Amino acid sequence: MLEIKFVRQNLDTVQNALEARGQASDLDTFKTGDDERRAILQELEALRHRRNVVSDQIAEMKKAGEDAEAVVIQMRDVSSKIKEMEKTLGGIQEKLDSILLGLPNIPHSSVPVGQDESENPVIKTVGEPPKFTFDPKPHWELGSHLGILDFERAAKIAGARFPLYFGAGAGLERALINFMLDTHTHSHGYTETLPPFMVNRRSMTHTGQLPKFEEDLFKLADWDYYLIPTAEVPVTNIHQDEILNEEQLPIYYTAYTPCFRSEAGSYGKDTRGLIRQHQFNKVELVKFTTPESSYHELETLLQDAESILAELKLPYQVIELCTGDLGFSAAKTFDLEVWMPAQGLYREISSCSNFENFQARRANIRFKRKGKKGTELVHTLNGSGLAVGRCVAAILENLQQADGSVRIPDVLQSYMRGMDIIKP
RNA sequence: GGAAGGGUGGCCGAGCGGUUGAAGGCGGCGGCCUCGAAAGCCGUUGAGGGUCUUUCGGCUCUCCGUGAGUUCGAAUCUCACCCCUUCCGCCA
Repeated sequence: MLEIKFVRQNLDTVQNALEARGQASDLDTFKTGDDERRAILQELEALRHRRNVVSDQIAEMKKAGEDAEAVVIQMRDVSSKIKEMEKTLGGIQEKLDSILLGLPNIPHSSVPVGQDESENPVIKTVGEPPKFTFDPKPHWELGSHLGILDFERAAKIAGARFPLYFGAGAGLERALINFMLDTHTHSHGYTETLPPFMVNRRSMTHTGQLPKFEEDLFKLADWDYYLIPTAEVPVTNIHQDEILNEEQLPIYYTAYTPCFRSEAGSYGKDTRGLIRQHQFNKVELVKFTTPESSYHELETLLQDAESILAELKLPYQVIELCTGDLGFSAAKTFDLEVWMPAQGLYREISSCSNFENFQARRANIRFKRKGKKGTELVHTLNGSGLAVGRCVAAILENLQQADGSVRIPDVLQSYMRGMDIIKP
């Protein structure tokens, strides 16, 4: 959420940001509502002040044994007037809140302006796409040939867009999760967490999934619980409503969780394979930092995510999201894209963002500087480190052999009891 | 699911319907003491909003789990909900 004061004082900036994101906006409604709110608030506060003063007088009079009846009767009117105005104010406040909750973050000034993903600049490319002496197969063909992936049976159990792994496939998924968690905790200084996989509406609102993107989520019937679409949600909310000490920052958390996404509006897209599923595994990285260090922390977060691909020796590229492709809550985002030989293109496997104080304001996560009065909002960041299912897909496709077998990356072999190749 | 108890400031913990934004303690900060530190002593120390001011800051409103209600006045009374603890039941 943007600060109401900031929006009031920077209507043009907000307007421009919305346009850069390709979003329609109605800031006039905000402006009139905001003016109205403050006018009513001032009047209301004057009345409340009067009530406070007179109530004290009544107490004095009663203590002195005087008759306060006349004043009490007078205050009855004031009180009902206050109640009335509070109701009006509540209505306006609600309207303003819903406008503010619907405004996306302001892109950082360094973010390239662009319409959509076609204008995302490539920052760098790492590794060489493998050369094959045969036609590389897509991972779903390899997976079913090897007997480690079975989408047909998954569909019987649940439906379309669910995975079912067997044997070395399940083992590979688990090996990746452990490898990622070990790397981030031992080499990059993250604390491992294992959070709830369902969260309440408040937490979803804090990180920006709600109220605008409800249709992307799975909600439990008759419960105020949503399945998490990413560990970002529960992990960022660990510190909601807390005031941290400056010395505690930065805080680094990593978490393995399954992720659940409705994928509404993606009918017909990536219908085959592990790329777009209702349920997938992910190891997430989350940081809480001071405002002055958050962009440096974004760089190192990106490196931490990259290191996984580098160690797996998978070819990838780093792109930066342009204004038109930037997520709702993010101020700046880098994506990692891994090479997928069968499709001949790079696919997103990680997204690393700085949310600045956008989520912190919603979640009320603040910190106190030593020797300074007052509090400030922290900056939150997160990134995939990495999406596990897509990683399996990339390994299958990049390390496939002519006979349909798949080599296991060196760093994963110890996680798979020395297995170095998956054969049918 | 049944029964009981409880949710108060960074933390612990008092709190009669009317100078209680909240005693006391811990912690933090400043000072005295000391060569320095510890101990001890003294002082200070919540958050958010509105408004005024060039700054320091002033004035004011709100906040004692959440939301309604009673009242001139609510941390204190009523109701609903949420959460926590303990016991019983059920269960991985």
